[in-house]
Amino acid sequence: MARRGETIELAVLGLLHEGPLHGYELRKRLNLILGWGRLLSYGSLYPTLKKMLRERLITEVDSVPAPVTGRPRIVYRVTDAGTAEFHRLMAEVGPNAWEDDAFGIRFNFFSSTNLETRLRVLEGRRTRLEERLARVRGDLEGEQKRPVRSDHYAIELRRQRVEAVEREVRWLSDLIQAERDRQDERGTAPQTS
Amino acid sequence: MARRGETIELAVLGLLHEGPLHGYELRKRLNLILGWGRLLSYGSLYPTLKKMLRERLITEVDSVPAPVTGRPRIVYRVTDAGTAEFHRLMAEVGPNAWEDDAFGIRFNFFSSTNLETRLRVLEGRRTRLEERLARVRGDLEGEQKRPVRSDHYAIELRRQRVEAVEREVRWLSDLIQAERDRQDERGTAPQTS
DNA sequence: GTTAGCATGTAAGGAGTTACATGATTTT
DNA sequence: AAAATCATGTAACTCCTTACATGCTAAC
Repeated sequence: MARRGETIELAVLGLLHEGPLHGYELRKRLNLILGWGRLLSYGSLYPTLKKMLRERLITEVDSVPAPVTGRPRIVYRVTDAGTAEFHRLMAEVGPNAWEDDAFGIRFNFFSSTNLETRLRVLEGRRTRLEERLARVRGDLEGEQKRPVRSDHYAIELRRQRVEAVEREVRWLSDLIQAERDRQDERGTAPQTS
Repeated sequence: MARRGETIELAVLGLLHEGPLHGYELRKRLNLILGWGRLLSYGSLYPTLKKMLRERLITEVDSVPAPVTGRPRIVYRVTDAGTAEFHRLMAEVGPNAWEDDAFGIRFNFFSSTNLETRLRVLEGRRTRLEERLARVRGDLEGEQKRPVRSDHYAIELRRQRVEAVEREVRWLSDLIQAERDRQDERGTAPQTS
């Protein structure tokens, strides 16, 4: 369950959920969401689209002839099966769902989900980050016993990283609180975009 | 030039540069440096060590029999060729050297480098991050022209990420300033660990 | 007595990149 | 006249993970 390749598939489904797009444009938007370092290549995107076509998650829209280049651009839209898969993946709680990319993609499409799912994703991410912090702090204690060689730069690197994670935890806590406030305002909300 | 697998090789060389270690212990230290999400598997580490052995970058130290487990642990140390390779990689300015992992590893072993190299790495990373920020800001302007659908969550995600990158840029700037101050104090410094 | 940690390794497979192939149009 | 952008696609390769195989000791 929860293959790794699902993260890109989820992003494609999410983007097409907002309207039909062709491959080239999809890649640009994808890179905006994945942002930071990762630049998805065509050699990865086009085969993924082909695969999703085969699985009937998306279909070709009656192709607009050709605007700029000689070759026609192929416009895709989600099928009903694709929409179902999108919602399934958004709500899924697999162990991969909290990694940086997977979390970022889910967060990006939060508007298309309900409050319950959002809370689950946000809290899951926070728990994951707190586990990491606990692990690092455990390591630090272990090192205090037998002084491993306290390297100035190595320590500074860890300090900066711990701070960044702590900051994200606070950010998540604020968001979780904001979602809970909404939850209180309306007992049952019509939240599905 | 600058294959991707060199990042782990560099980390191994850096750790062994501080003293001989066996595979199991190497993995633990590696995960401390790579930290955050990435957990290097044995299926990746042991073949890498074998490969580095073949390339004569490391050698087996006269194996300590066996402390806890039945099987002997194999202790490695760097060769002269390995040390040379370590310094070569640390100073290298290839396009991969500024990615998160590659930068983190180089930073972690800064104590084993000279001031010139440290400045090159820090400034390179900062330039890379500033390019990213410029790209994102360009995208934002492009979107203001034809309003793409301003999604609350998507905007919040980008805001948070931009802030994190801006924070790292400030961190880098402080470090660069600190290194420059040292540079001024001593015209020619004996900085090589 | 069962779980966690120590310790090394192999085989199969997944997810992605790089390099290649092709070619028109717009900007510099 | 060159470079960038538009637009799609394939083949080879790389790096890494997962799952498997093996077995001992310490802690709970």
